[in-house]
Formats: sequence, C-alpha cells, structure tokens
Amino acid sequence: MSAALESDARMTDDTHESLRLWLRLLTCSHLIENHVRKALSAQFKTTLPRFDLMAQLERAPEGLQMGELSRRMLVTGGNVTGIVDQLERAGLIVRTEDPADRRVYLVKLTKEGRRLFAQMAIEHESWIVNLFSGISKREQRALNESLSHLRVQLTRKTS
Amino acid sequence: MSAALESDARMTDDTHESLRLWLRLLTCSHLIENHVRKALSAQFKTTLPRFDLMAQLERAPEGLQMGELSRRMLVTGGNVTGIVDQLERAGLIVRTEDPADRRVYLVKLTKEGRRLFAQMAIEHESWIVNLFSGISKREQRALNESLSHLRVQLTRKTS
DNA sequence: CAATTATCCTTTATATCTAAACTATCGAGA
DNA sequence: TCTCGATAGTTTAGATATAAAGGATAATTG
Repeated sequence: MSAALESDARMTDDTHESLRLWLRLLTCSHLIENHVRKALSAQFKTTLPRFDLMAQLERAPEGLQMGELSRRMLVTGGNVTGIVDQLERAGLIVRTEDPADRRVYLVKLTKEGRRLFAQMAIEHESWIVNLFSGISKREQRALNESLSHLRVQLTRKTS
Repeated sequence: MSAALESDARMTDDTHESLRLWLRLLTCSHLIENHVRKALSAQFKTTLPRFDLMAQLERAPEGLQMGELSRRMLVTGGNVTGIVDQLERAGLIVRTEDPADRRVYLVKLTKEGRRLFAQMAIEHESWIVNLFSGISKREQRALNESLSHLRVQLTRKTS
C-alpha cells in the first residue's frame, strides 16, 4: 500500500517489513479473488460473495442467522441482506422464521442450492489447487501456520 | 472459502492445504482492510481505494496513465475513472494531457495531494506496524518471502 | 408491569467494483 | 492516403460494499 515511503530514512526495518507484508498479502488476495471471480462468472454465472455465502451455509446445515453470516463473512449486515435477497430470489436459499425469536431469520440452503453448491465447490477446489500448485506442500504448510497465527493476532487487535 | 468440504473423503491433503490457505489469506486481508478502512474514514474522511491510488502516484512523481493505475491497483479501468474523478474534484490530483498522444492522461498528485498523502502515510504506517506487532520479525520475514514467491506464481497463472 | 435499553434486520444514500459497450485516437498496411 | 485493427479512456447497468438511521422485537430494570 504505502510502500511509497519504503525508502524513507525515518522508517525502521520493522516498518519496512510490515508494510511490504501488508502490500503482498493484499496483492495475492486480489490476484486470487479476481481469478476466482472470473471463473465463477464464466462457468456458473454467479459471484464470489454469493458463493461465499452459500459456502457458509453448507457448513451449517441447521442454518445461520443474518448476523452470524455477517460476522463470518466479515461484511456489514446491510450487505448480507442484499446478497441473501438475490440468492433467495434465485431459489438457492430460504429465510426461515424462528418461532422463539421473531426478530431472527434462519437462512438455509434449499435442495437446489445444495446441489448447485456441490458442483461449484468441486470446480472451485480445482482452481485453488491449481493456483497454489507452484509452491511446495512444505511451504504451503508453513504459510498456513503463519497466517493462522496472524489471524489470531488480527482478531485480537481489530475486535 | 469452500472449507465446507474440508472433511470430504474425496479431497487429497493438497486440496485441503490449498483451500485452507486461500481461506486464511482472504480472512487476514479482510481483517486488515476493514481496520484500515475505518481508520482512514475516521481520521481523514477518505477511503482505501483513494488512499491506494494516491500511494501509487506518490511512487511515480512523473505521473501515471489511467491504464497503468488500473494494472497496478488490480482493478478495472472504469473503476479507476471513478476514483480519479473523485480525487480530482477534491483537488488532490490532476489529469494532465499528453501532447504526444491525445488518448492518454498523465495523472499526478497536486501539491495539496502530496501534503495530505504524507500525513496519511505516517498514520497508515503506524496502523500496519501495530497490526503486525503480534508476530515476530523473523516470522514476518518468512511470510514476506513466501508471499513474494506466491505472487510470482499467481502472476504467471492468472495473466 | 411499564419504561428503557439492547438486539436483529432492513433501508437509505453513497462509493466501489465488474463486464461490456462506446468514443476517440493511434499505427500499420494496402 | 485510407482503411482497419489496436489502444486509451469513459460510460452504462447492475452487484457489492459501508455507515448511519429506522422499525420491530426481546430483555432488563426500576
């Protein structure tokens, strides 16, 4: 991001390292995101947020509340409302009312949603495996370890 | 993303590792992005894409073409048009005409843009250093190394 | 139990973002 | 030169995004 100042004498080595790390993290994410977005659009006429939301629901067969979807997807509630509207209109998910708490919806995949997601997930797997195929399994494990650690720290610092 | 299928017997270890890696990469990016976005909004009433665009220009004092901004920021040309419009309206950048090629604009920071970006960059540095302060310098270096390698592979595979 | 506060979701206004179509200009050949 | 394909940038329509305000329901508390 502001690697613009990387050569600034004021910057310490730590600053240097952290800024570069952030820049690279963002670049890698965007490259993968753009690739997956195009593939989802070309092969399934759908979008990354919709796929992401369906993936969350696939992992939670009992259904999820709107707020829980918002937390897991790291986006605002209003955003979730919009994506759920689209997927519901397409018949891939349903809002189920909770008799115990009338403020709440339980969102679930429909049978058609589960069927379609299964197809998309298989393709998605192959795209990701291919994108990461250039780096060794040992290095992937090391990256996974470090990013897991980073995620914990970030969750602590940004919550 | 589709970690939904992580327990699927069909999945190899490689699939497992790559999917988890992609999921963690995306999560870390979003956590940092959201934090920086809120800080930019609160302290400078601006947005991440605008900051990003100004950072690109700061690194290129001679100015950049719209298309070059698009490539460096990993977003579409139409998107760059919109962000440049906003920043130009705010007096932070200017479109300069190129007499040699009338299709082209050279976009540059104004004096006010450079002044404001310098302030923002200092704050931005401190946010990033803080967010990464939970992991050791040695681990940051290792992450940097691996992500650099990954970026090369991704650029090859997604271009 | 009535009033207040908190929670859940949606709506609104605005800013990104993409894909695709469009305009203007350049450059390479016939 | 004239045409045609390539390049640079914008515009359009539609889907994500946010922040902030609003509406309904639940939970708390005096």
